[in-house]
Amino acid sequence: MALFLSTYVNKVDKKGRVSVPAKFRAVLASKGFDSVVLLPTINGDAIDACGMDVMERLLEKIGGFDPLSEDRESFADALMSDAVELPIDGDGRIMVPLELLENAGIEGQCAFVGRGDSFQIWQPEAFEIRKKQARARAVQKRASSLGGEGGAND
Amino acid sequence: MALFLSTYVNKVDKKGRVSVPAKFRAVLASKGFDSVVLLPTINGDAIDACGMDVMERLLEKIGGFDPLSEDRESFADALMSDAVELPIDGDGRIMVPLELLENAGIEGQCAFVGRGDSFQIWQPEAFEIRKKQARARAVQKRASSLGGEGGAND
DNA sequence: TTGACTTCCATAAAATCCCATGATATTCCA
DNA sequence: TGGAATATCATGGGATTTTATGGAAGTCAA
Repeated sequence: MALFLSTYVNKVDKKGRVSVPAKFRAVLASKGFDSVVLLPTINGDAIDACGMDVMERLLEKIGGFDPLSEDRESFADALMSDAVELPIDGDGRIMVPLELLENAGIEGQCAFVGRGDSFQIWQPEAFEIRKKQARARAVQKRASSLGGEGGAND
Repeated sequence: MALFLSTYVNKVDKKGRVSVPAKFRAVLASKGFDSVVLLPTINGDAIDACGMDVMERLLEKIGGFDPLSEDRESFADALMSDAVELPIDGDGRIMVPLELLENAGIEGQCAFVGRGDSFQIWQPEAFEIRKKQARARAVQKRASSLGGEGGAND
């Protein structure tokens, strides 16, 4: 399997550890990674997660080292400074930095949400709300490509 | 590839010593370095930091310019003459020259800010301000330059 | 010898590793 | 097919290691 699919809700323990769903670990491992990269979503609702390959692609897009480019500076600051690479421990867990958890309103439990190339980590109820909105929008737009959407989580 | 990611705030002690974050030391070590190169940022807000490899790439870039042009002169002056190579001691610390610290307004604490290929050292509050600006700019630009790619963002 | 820089050592906090457990899923065979 | 034997997984807790930081002792040059 090569895609992050489905949604899993796991516990955040007292030490701040969370199990990465085994299926997601398998996807990462298939790409040769034993770590995950996390960064806040653009609008701050949740946490984006991906393998280092995605970060490298982003950095390439930003451009090589060009110290005079203001755009490069902005991207570098906004993306790289908030991103963290977390090693996955022997039991399949990571330690999510407190700041990211607080930022996403996560406490006690979190939802791992597959998105294909990447996944996200949400406060479970916030994700449910967000999903309803997304579904409503999809229905409204009669998006034919998402016709059967949602089957993985019910 | 290992990248400098995330932001760490560490103390500058009375002797001027600062711990380089372990994650950053690991990146440097993976490239075979036991030292860091520091130089003032172009606009003087902070300190740029990287491994010797990045300096070599920069020198190549400069070398491509006409040796008589003013550009070459100013690049060489700005980048190479102010740069210092600092050894990382047995406890993972460096001694940042006073001039660089003062120039960046650093005292007591400093923020190590990952930028992928390189990192920067900031006075913590100055960086927070800068980051807000950078993020606003990145959001604004995102649609046109990074539109849709990577799947890492919401 | 004084001052500046390096090793070296001590410590508290934090991160990481290791093992145990219960729950769920999977395999295997009569 | 049923159901026991076996794996896998998420989770808890303790032991061990790493990290950041402070201070003392050793080096070297002016």
